[in-house]
Amino acid sequence: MTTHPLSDPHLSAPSSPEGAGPALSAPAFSPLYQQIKSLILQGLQNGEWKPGDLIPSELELAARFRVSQGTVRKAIDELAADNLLVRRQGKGTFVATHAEQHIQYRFLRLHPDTGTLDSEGPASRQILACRRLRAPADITAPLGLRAGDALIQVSRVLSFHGVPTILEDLWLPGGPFKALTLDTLAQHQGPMYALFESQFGVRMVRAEEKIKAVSANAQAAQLLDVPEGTPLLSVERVAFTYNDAPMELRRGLYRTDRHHYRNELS
Amino acid sequence: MTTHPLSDPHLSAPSSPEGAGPALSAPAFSPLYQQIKSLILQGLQNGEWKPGDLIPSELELAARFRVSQGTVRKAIDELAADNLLVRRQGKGTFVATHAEQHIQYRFLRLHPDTGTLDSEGPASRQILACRRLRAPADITAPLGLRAGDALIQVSRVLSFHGVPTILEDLWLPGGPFKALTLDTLAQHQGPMYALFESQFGVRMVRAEEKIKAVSANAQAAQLLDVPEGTPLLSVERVAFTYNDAPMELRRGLYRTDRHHYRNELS
DNA sequence: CAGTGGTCTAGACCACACT
DNA sequence: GTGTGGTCTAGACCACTGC
Repeated sequence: MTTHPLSDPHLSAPSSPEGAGPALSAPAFSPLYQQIKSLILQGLQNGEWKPGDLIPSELELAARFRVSQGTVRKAIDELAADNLLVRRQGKGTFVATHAEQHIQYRFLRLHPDTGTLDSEGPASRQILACRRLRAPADITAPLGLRAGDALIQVSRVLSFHGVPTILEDLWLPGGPFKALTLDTLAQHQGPMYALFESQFGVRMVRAEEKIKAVSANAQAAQLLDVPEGTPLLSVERVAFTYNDAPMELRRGLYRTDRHHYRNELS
Repeated sequence: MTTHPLSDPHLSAPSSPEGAGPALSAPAFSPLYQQIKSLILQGLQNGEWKPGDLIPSELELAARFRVSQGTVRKAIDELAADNLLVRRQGKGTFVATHAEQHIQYRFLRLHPDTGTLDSEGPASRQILACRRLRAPADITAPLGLRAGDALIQVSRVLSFHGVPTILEDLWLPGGPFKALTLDTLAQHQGPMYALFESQFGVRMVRAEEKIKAVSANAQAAQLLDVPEGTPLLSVERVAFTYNDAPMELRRGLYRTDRHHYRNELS
């Protein structure tokens, strides 16, 4: 019961219309646990709890927000279902992170055709370029920017077993990633999204991918060591951070002669 | 409190070791709500409740199983999260179905590049073949069958706006689908999985897809009206029914000149 | 041992749909 | 109004982790 790092909740009881009540035509009924969820989300966004951190226990949060443990529990349940938090019985609840997350590449759906896991060793990465630029609308629009806004573009090749398999370009908004350099990328080990968390305070939460089949052009063919015209998967990804704000556009070409893109439907 | 359609639960309290207790090295602690979940699943599998049916209310199930409403609730929550049940406030809980599920094709991830929805009208379907055969291991193995077991193969083309876009073959186990004929398929409207539910009592619950980029061979090129060698998405799907039993193998070739395969990552 | 998340209960009340 | 799922509470106890 110390001072609140989070601002005073001002929780509105479900059925107690306040002075500044809901608008006329909008019922806008919001369950308590949703409000708690938003408050916890604020703590994640404003950096009170960073990736990997232990957040307060359910009872602590219940006391802070003046609600029952069960209500906090339901809020955390949903955040954990969205992979924003990770519960560990007996230890506590932690902020999810792309680092130390035994799955090396959480957003990479490419799997080897044979062999149980992607334990074909960590991929070897080769950074081809890292440059600042002002890009046309087809790049900036998906990032919620205007044509001509400052961007950083990274090009790289991922190889498995020495076989170049993924060629991708990615674009990042110039503001948050101003300090990103080729050296930073080259020296870093592990998932790129872990670097974004630790060095730039940007946590990627979810992503959308659009997949097509295309033919390798001359440049792609050379970099992926396949004949020109070889069919490749074209994977365009937009990755989002906390408030559904797009923070990365990625365009990849995947060889699928020894790998496949795996998806679960339900 | 009438006779139980479901067999007597014999629920084991969490911490009451029974005569035939868990194996020595396996704690095998199973929460009550998981046991309830299994019992409800049994009702779904053995056809007590069919797709589209209203299942008993939470309070009824709580009385039947001699547990609290909250425990039934958590069981149903998980089944709803898996898309096996659908909750509708004020009305009840229903068995999910591929029919009347406003999303026309629940497992189809191909979307038009332009246009908000797949409301480019329902696809027109053309059945090319429906034949009985005994297939080699590469077909039977994914279905959990042995080489030479009886299968039914269906070939078809889906067109959007009159443009042939999907060419697919699918294989079904000969047993459950013995009565499937070309006429049945041709006369049926709506998703094929809805037909499987209503006519064969088989409900597809989830699926796994493996995606590659390939070149159109002569036959595919002709049927999809593209030049030979055009890059196509190869989508191999295994669909599962209730007990994670594979019940369908599907191999599709998707044109991606005006469509893309969409995926959400989190 | 204490602290954490996980389960289960019993009861109250709310929001929604139908009649 | 009645019945359904949905929310919230308070309290008890269990399982897991680490001191």
